[in-house]
Amino acid sequence: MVRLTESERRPQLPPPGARPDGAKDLDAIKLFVGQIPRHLSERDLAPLFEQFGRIYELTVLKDPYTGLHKGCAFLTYCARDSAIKAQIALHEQKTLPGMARPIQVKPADSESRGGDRKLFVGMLNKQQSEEDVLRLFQPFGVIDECTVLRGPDGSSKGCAFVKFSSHTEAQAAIHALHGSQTMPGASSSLVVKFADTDKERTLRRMQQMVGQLGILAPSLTLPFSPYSAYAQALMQQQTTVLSAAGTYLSPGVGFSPCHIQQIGAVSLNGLPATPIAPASGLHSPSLLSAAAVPGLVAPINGFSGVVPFPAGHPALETVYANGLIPYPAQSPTVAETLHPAFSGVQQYTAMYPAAAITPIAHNVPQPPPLLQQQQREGPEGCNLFIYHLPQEFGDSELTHMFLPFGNVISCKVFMDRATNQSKCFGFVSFDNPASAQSAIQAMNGFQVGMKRLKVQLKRPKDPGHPY
DNA sequence: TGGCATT
Repeated sequence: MVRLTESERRPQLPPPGARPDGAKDLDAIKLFVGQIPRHLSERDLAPLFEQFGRIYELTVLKDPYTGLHKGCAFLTYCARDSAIKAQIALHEQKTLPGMARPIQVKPADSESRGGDRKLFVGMLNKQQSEEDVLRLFQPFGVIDECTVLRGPDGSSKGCAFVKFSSHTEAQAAIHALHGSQTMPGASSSLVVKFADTDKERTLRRMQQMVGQLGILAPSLTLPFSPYSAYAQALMQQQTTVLSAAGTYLSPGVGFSPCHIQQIGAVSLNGLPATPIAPASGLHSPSLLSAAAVPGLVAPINGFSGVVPFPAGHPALETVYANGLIPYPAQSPTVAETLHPAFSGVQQYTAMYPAAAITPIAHNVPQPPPLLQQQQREGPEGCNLFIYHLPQEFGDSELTHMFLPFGNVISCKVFMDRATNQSKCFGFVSFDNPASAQSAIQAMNGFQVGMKRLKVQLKRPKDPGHPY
């Protein structure tokens, strides 16, 4: 048996939750061992490595089809420290019998980002070939491999892998090229970064699968959450309040679900919702950050399809210009007796038609956060282009603003990659043209701050070149 | 006036 040195001993007082004996360190290093004679099995190799610590796993690599020994192995010690010692003591330090080159003992490729030399290149022009990419990267070192990713039809996906002979060269290329230029026809500047590790790739695939299951479009999948039950009770209550106050909405439009949710927030925590200063308009950071909570989509759902504010409503236009409350017929006394924050709520919702639901998020348990929404194009006539968004608007705010019109399947504020600032336009996709049309009707010309939203159907990607 | 992609 191999005697353990001091450093391999377990700590005398392991921290709570420490690994049980025989398991490996959480930060254990998987080693690649090369230049092994092909007749040596795991059993034969173990003694050589055990002198540096207890082995957790040792696997000789074999060809999956022929089962032939490939002359190398993966080795994981229980202790990270053992791996480091083994590497120092053995790597290139001795040559096993019958081998022409010294043994290799180093972290496996899958282990460290630091050893990476393969780059992912995005935002390429789809016409750019491997040769073009090579030309771009050659100045930074020796390129071992260059592949443009292509779809089944052979067309470029606009991205590529470039493998340099060293990490340093790859790093230099990132430094010099990332964001350095925008290829003709590309929507954003060049992306140059280290390619995903196997683990990252697996994770991404899992996320994509989840996305395709429709879990990311909960606005129609959770129609009877506790939130909507609660909101429905409030709706009845609110109907009374609105009648008493005098509605400012045009007949037939109904009332905004936002108000109901708002008042729900008041009732839940016993505190008034925070009114915003008249001049602050859409630039209140607290509102914006609060609206970014992703779980908010669920409660709105029972109300989708309700038009919050008719475009061009004269009362509203007055409000947005001067910051006043938009319903001259209202009796503040009535509203504030029933709900102390009511007037503030009205103003808030006027500026944030859909995002106004936000405060409830702080008062009720949250559904689990949603994974990042994937960008999907809706059917013909369902995709909107929205211009003149406030600078502070992100995907979340845009989503909330358009949720009342239907099932939002995708929402994106376009960002400048270099500055990470919004370009003040974005896209919203619905799952049906009627929702898109009602959103245009209600939101085109909708005034936010000093600007009016431009809401129209997105231009078709390409009118088509038949020949 | 996107679709931002990972062999």
